[in-house]
Amino acid sequence: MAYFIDVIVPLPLKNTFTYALTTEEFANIAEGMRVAVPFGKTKVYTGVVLAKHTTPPIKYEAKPIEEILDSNPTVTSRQLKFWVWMASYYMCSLGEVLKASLPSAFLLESETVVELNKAANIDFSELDDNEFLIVEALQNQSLLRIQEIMQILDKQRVLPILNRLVDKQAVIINQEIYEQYKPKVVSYVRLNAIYKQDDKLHDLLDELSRAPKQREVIFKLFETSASEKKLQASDLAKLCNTSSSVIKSLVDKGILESYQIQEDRVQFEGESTLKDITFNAHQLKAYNSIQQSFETNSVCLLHGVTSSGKTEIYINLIKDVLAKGEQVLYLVPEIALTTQLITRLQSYFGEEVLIYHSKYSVNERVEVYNHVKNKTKGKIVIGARSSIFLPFQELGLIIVDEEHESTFKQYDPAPRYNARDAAVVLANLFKTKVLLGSATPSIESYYNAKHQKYGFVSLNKRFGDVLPPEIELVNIKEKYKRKEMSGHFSDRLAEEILNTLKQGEQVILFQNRRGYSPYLECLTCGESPQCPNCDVSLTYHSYKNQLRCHYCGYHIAMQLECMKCGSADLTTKGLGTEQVETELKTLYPDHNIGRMDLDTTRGKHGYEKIITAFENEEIDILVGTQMLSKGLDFRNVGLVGVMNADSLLNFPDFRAHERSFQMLQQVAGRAGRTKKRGRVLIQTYNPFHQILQQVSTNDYVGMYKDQIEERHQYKYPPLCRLIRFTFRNKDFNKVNEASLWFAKSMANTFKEHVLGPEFPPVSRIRNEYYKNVILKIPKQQSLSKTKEVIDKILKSYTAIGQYRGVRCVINVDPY
DNA sequence: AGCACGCCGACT
DNA sequence: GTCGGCGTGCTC
Repeated sequence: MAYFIDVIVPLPLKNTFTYALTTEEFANIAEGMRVAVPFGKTKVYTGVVLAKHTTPPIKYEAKPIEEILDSNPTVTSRQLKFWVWMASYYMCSLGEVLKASLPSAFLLESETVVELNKAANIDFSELDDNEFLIVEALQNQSLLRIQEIMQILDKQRVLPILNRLVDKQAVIINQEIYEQYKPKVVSYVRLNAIYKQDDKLHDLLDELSRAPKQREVIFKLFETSASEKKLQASDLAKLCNTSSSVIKSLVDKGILESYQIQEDRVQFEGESTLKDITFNAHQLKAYNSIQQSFETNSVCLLHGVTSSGKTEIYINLIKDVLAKGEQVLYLVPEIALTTQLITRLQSYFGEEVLIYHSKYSVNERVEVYNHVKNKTKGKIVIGARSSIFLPFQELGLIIVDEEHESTFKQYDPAPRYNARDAAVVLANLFKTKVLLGSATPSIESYYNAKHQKYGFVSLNKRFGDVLPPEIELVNIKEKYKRKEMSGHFSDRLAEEILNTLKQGEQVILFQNRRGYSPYLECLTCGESPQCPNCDVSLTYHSYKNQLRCHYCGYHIAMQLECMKCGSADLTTKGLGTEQVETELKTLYPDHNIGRMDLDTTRGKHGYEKIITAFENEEIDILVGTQMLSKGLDFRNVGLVGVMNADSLLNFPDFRAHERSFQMLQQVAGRAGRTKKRGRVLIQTYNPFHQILQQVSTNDYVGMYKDQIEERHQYKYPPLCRLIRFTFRNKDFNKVNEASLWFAKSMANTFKEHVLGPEFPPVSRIRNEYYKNVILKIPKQQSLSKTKEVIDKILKSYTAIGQYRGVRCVINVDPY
């Protein structure tokens, strides 16, 4: 009998690959284990076993595997099922899902290393310059990696040269595979156990009478060891006010012994205070309704206005799940903005809280992954979208907080999944429940709730019965006409800011654009500087006096003359956060002004610094982009100002209105979160815009009704599904032809449900042209059959020689 | 994706 | 004549 396994390799390839196993290997292998497999002529990859069987492949002979890397599966069978679903639904390869799912430390790859062939005598006269350089380098350094050789030779193609050296028997090439995860081991010191007896200790102290420093250390240590604390050598030195050399000599004498402990890289140091939560009547009602809804629906949407106390409800639901010994997944849109939430959950659950996101180091991620798989520590995982890939054993609840956020959708690379939707599928695999929470639910989720697909619970009273903020629209068209603007501030806004500051409260100002001003314009010829690589205007950044492209990072010094006509009559147009900040400084010179956008939060703790400064009221007025709208809880904000609401509304996207509503409501929610009613001022050229009216009257339902009607009429989600195909190439004509061919082939089957090809709003990025084709799939149309047709068309597409090189990116449910 | 193989221009 | 450029096709 011959034995085989089907292996998922971490590459964007549709198929799995079949490898041969020995009888012994077959006995030891299981689905979900990692294997090292040879792939192609040189490479070794880490793959994951999808299936084991005894059916030999027909068209080729299976290669044997290199090695089994696990003694028990890294990937659970539920995860494998989940992967298969994801690859098929989002039309990507299993390899791409694999790569997104496992911490990269699990995916060791082979690396080619070059060594000198010690057995052979090298005839230097037979070597050319490049070959000589390599041999010379190897005499100083026994191992060279391909990367290093590329640097030494300053060349991209080094493999042919190496192959010649191998032929000449001068060097040997090996494939080195190495484990990337290294457990963190910490060294501690303690008193050698023999001195635990009193008489021995006395002897020791006598012995040390001529070494007072060392004696002191032993005294100190005795004091602290009573409390059973772990002490590192350096801590002990600090504790005794002495140098580490004193400690070292004690260790050398064997009086102290050092011992090692393997530790987690991320540890919670505080203590859980585990207070009981007291609900108000509304919260209690909502909590009960959620549980009731879970009896009939697997998903429940909680529509709770800002500061209505959703978190308390979550905490109690989590408690219930923990009591059953099950795990909880708490998904948040962006972990960096969630420090407040994490602190809060930790104060209830302490060590039970694990955190997982892509900014964790590979080692940190492996530790969380293993804890979740083995249930060794922490039953609650708070994480960004990638935490849906963790190896849960018994999942009791998934919470998706701020469910409407677009960051749950992965944009690039594949798999382009929406974590909120994937969470629903994941929950079904576990036969468990999902709670979606938001103050401004997505139209999709609200629709699902209205049509009884999801349960629905609403919580529309703010905690402590604080009234929702009072929202005022300021018509800046009028204000400009009447000369009641100073800079970009209307007299109303300026006045309210002053009032708020006088009362010792803080102000948040929202402008959804970073930089100083979006573009520069020549008053003589109307020209504005464009990015040479992308189809966008350059944005002026005053702090570096530069013009920058927000797509490719291209930047030039600020121009004093028009690049086209040479005129010095240049003006800046549009408004960015930087300029708001500058204007504020002149308007309110006695107050501290802070700015929060991509530029000021770049550093590792950028967010935290600004947030803490604002919390501690070191900043009076905070200017920022949409970052400000995300779940931050500031107690003392009396006023929120929106500098200009129009730029949001005018986005060319069917979701623009929904998004504007959500964003404005979320920003407004930052005002008056505790006792007093907050104020919100929205400046706009168009105060009669339906969406702004709905924002100002808190009319979510009205907004929903309008939007659903629009989407009915123009056939957009949630009334159908969308798949977007993006074609991309450096050659403008090729992109046009390829996308047109594709759209026509699609239209043969799908008729008027195919849109495009069309240029996206930014049609060229980094010198590549983009064009989109969109397919609308009506609800009643079979998804699997649709995808079959698409697959077929894509297959013939790739077979056309002239379109080769035009990449096609598939995005299911684009956002 | 990553790498080998294969076919053409610019150099010793 | 060769070296090295990129286009093409395959990977169990």
